[in-house]
Amino acid sequence: MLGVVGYADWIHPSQQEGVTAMQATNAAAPAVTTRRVDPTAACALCASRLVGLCAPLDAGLLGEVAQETARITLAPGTTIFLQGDAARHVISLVRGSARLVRVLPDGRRCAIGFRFAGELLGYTPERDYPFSAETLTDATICRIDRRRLVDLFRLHPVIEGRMLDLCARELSATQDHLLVLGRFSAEERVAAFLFSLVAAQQARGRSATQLDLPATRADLGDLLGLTLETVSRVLSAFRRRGLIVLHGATRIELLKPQAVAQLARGEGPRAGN
Amino acid sequence: MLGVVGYADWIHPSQQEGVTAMQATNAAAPAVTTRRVDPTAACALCASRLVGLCAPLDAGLLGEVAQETARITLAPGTTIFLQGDAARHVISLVRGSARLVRVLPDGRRCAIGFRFAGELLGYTPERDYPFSAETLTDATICRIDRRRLVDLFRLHPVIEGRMLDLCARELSATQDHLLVLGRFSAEERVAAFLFSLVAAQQARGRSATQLDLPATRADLGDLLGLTLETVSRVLSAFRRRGLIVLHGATRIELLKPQAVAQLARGEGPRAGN
DNA sequence: CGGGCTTTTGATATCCTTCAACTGTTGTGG
DNA sequence: CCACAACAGTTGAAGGATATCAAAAGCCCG
Repeated sequence: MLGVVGYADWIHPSQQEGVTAMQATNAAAPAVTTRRVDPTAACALCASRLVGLCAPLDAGLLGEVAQETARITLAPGTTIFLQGDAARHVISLVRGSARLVRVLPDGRRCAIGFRFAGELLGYTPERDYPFSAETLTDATICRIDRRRLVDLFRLHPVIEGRMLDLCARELSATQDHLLVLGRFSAEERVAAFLFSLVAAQQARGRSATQLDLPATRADLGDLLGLTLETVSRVLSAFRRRGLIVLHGATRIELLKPQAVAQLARGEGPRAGN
Repeated sequence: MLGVVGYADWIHPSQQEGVTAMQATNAAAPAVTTRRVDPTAACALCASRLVGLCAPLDAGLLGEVAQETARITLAPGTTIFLQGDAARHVISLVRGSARLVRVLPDGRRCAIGFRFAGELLGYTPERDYPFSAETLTDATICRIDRRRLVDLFRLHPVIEGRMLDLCARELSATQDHLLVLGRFSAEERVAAFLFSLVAAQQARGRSATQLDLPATRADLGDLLGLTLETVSRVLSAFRRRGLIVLHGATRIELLKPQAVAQLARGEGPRAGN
């Protein structure tokens, strides 16, 4: 009954062009979308050595890892993998953005988080993926067979150490999100999201006041535990208060980033009580 | 302004007997509460080899790890470490239960989660602990210096692999909690908590219908993003509907565990819409 | 037995959701 | 090039779920 309308493009990947390649077995991967990466190129698992899995690797190891990977380009709104599917691959988002979503039996959706260029998705010790991953924009992903990655862990513990590091950081970010969903008001939640976008931009050396929302109001609602109407109302309120300017629906300019940051940290006016 | 009354016993550890030992440097740990563990004993980092860090270790490694650890007994309501403290130790909960809490500047509290015997807390790649940890019951913890643990990782990659496994599972559990806070009604949240207690009990081979709440209504509220009054009201409603029986305030008997489980999975009556 | 907590329950307030209508945008085909 | 359809966003009104405030009852421990 809830927000499922309009998501017809998020149906199972087997019905979508381009993703069928992903679901194919490793052995028979079609040449169209999947190809071996040139080992002399930069690590295919990483868009940026800063945030990726292979930051601590030297050139030799990079080449070795690159040989194990396959690069795939995906259209916006494509399912990368589906909640409940066998977790055969670990994916690195080389370009573009994606989101991780859990769906309840009655259609309620909850976005675990958004992922941006350079980040990793789909690593799990369980048999199946515990959530679905969908591209938000045009995206290039790089995938490696999970068993091969585990083999690499044995050969090069430094990669496993790096994975532990990424996992622990993601855990910390998820705990932050827990606080947002557990104790923040609608305004604080939206501010926290905008603030996290700023942080993601800054980590990639891009503008921190011009934000391109990667998602619809409904997507933001799923991420923040709100309805799309509430997200819209909050953004309007921010605009009226002069905190932001909306250029179209997706481009947001922060006029008072500090005020937003303050709200995002839960230090808003209500703290003055 | 919110729920800080009554938590006077959770002040900074430097003022508390027994915890001062924890905060002392490794070199000068007092003999009273801290002692070297007999290397021939079972791994001190683990209460149960099933859930602990050392499950994959053979006897020789176990002894080696045990030499690096110190065991400490704590009273209920003791701060194990404080949000913002330097993350010097990784802690294994050998006996008892604890909770992890984040506090906002204005006093709002959010519990990240509860931890039970055999679970690990305080591992972070950051410099400081991102949350506080407090014992809920009488507890025995086992701690290891973080740098020594990292050294152990180098020597025995299998331990690092185990840590990655634990971290990934905790991440998954935290994502589950995200769904609870983002999209569950008050009744579903309480049911989800009861259900998680059942799971924790079963994992330790104990009764799955007699639950001992490890916390006050306020604590549960912090964990579930509710107020203590709402928690109380929901439990009363469950009692009136015959789902549970309350023996005193902390002992709960599940009369219809399946109904609770159904609510906890978000498959409650509301799904029938 | 008394004091301090915790819990329960009630009344009221508030924030957010729900439902609904309307507007704006984008892409497509005539 | 425009009309139209489909979808995203905005805004309003009403309702509901949970918070807040308040008071009483239960429980533990000295």
